Amino acid sequence: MTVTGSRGRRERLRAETTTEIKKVALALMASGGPDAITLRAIAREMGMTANAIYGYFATRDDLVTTLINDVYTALADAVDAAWEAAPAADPAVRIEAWANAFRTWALVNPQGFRLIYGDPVPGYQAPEGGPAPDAARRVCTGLTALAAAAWPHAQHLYQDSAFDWSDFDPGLLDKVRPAFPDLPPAAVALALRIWGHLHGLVSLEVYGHLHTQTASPDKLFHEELAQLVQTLGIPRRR
Amino acid sequence: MTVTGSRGRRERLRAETTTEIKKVALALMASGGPDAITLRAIAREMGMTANAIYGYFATRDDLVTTLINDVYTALADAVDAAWEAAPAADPAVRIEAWANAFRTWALVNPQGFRLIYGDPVPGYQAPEGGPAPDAARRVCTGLTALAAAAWPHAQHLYQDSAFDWSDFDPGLLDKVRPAFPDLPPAAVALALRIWGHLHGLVSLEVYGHLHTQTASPDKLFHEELAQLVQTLGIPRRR
DNA sequence: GCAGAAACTATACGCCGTGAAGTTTTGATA
DNA sequence: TATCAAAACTTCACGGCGTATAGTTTCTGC
Repeated sequence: MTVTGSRGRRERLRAETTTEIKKVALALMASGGPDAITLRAIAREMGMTANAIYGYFATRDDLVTTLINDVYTALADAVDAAWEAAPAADPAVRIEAWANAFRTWALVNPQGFRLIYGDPVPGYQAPEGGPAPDAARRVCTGLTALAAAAWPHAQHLYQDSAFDWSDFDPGLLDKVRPAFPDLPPAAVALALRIWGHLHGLVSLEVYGHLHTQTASPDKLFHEELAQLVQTLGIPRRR
Repeated sequence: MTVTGSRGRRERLRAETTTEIKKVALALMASGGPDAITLRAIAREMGMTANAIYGYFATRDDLVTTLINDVYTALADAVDAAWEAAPAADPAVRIEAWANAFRTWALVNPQGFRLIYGDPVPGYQAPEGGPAPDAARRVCTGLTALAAAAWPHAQHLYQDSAFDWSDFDPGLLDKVRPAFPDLPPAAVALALRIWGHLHGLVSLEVYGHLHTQTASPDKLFHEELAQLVQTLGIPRRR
């Protein structure tokens, strides 16, 4: 056993190579879109043979799944951080912080957004349960926190909601219900609806469909947010 | 000149072959997703060589652009028809008809939805101005009709809208302003926001992201619609 | 020092879009 | 009706892709 430990050395090199593969793949994606993630291009960039990558990832889809996980986690980190940084006492500001962080992340990482939410790569087949179930649930849980913050003001809008706990994924509820014990199913539905609102505007923008119709997607998003807060009945401070 | 006209014959055969290429391409897409649209597969299906297709479409991207146009037009036809079929006197019903037609079309033609709104095909590069500007504008115009129907009830929500005619694409306004002369810019913004709401929920559903969280996307969409109509202040009949 | 494992390369197969060149089919004209 | 150019189509080729198989190098633990 040397100082670093000889068995540790191999593992360290292995981990470094794995990291480099992912780093190069993300760089290729950033410059050429998810389509540019090819084993041969990664290998070329690293001075290796394409087949060498098979020592680290069983298939290209495995690599892509890992990338989706990493990128989705980064998105979840970004929105969580924005949420935490905003004052808990002001739901309106907090919700806007979350939403703006979501959109900003998407505009800064458009290719990452496509990787997560679009068709990631030519023939990619997502594994069962989705490629990044944990990160997806983190985002959903964050959205539920939005809904929970709004719920005291908004609940009157959902008197006749037909939702039931059985309508939702148990894995999501395992995270959500302990965190917000008093929240009814309708609030989780509200969270998903808000997700839809934000995802729709952002994805139209990222995919260039909005830009064809308006030069001011910014205004649109901010007006959406203002209306959302207003519709939810959240009082504006000051 | 024969009965059919000899010059007409060549053109007719040509048109038929063109149609068949598109038909086969759409069939491949329906069964295997947009990725399955390959010149070689189409040719194989038609008993031709891949290169023969170059006599009809300059490149694969040209073919894809044409397909997007066709499919987007079919979507526009579907929502327009639903709108026209619903009673003009009842804005709530009409808006729900439009939205349900949009979602239903997407669920029946998920691959078409991906073709239009996602990354259509591996290396596809959309032409300038988008692949199907006319169909896109038809959908937007339809959305503006929704907003126009709601506007008498909803305008009080948009007192402090910062939108201006210059925020929108002139091509869109050319269609919209003559049709709805009294509509302010804020109403067009509302149309785009509604687009975002619907597109978000539908695309999350089509891409399988919703299904991971809820087993009842139907309920979610219908609740969204009910809330939308309510938020817009549209009176419910009966 | 050496066996064995781990990391990597070489070669090959079948997919893809597409360019260049050659062949067949077809329809108008002399 | 024979002819000839244009249109329709095929053949061959190139480089790119994922990946399977087999072979080679390099490192580690005894």
